[in-house]
Amino acid sequence: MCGRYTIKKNPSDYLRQVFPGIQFDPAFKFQPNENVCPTLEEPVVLNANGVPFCTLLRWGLIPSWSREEKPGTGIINARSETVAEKPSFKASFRRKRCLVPVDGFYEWKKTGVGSKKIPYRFYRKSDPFLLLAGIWDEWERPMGILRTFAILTTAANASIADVHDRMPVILDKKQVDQWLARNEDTSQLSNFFDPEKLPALDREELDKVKSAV
DNA sequence: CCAGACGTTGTT
DNA sequence: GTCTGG
DNA sequence: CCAGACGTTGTT
DNA sequence: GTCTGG
Repeated sequence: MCGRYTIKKNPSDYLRQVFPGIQFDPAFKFQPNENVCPTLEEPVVLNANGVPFCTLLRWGLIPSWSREEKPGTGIINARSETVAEKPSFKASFRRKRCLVPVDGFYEWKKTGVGSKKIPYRFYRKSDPFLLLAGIWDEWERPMGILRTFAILTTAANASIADVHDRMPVILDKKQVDQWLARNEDTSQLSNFFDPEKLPALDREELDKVKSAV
């Protein structure tokens, strides 16, 4: 799965290469973080009137129809296998897809010794960032609109399966335009979710994940 | 038809 | 063990 | 997702 | 909003 990640480097230049014409939210401020956790506001790229748009959204999806009170942390992951059908995700999957730039994500391997878990950081040496597939939504509060996102997951591929059985969906640069397209015909998108077509990842084993900034 | 739930993970 | 906050 | 807290009474 | 159970 994907419940923690890193964004140590500013993704702006990378995003400008991948998305010529990308616009940045004037409110966008990059905060490096080696331990991004749910509820933080983090950079995503979404489609704003046909233009790739980088802005900050809160991690933990709160669907637009959520009732008042206690949406809590929201939903941090959505299974790619069922995202097109689940009532909670269907509308966002059709109309509000996004990309989450990260430079690593964490998975914890259970050791069987007590409840000890060893953290691993996965990343790709050949590319400074990974672009994760996400969906977002907006929830109208009394005090303004809260925009949130969730990261899609799929089965682990061979490069991480010994650590954990799920991983985030990582999109190739050739796929990201189609992912962001304002196209409600999502029938082709499930081709992006095949774990064995996702990149092989490099890893580092850690003693501890540095606490959130 | 309306009312009520709507998720993932991991763990049991 | 289980919940909450980040 | 993990890390950290988790409670009451009475007395100072 | 949209699906499921009754």
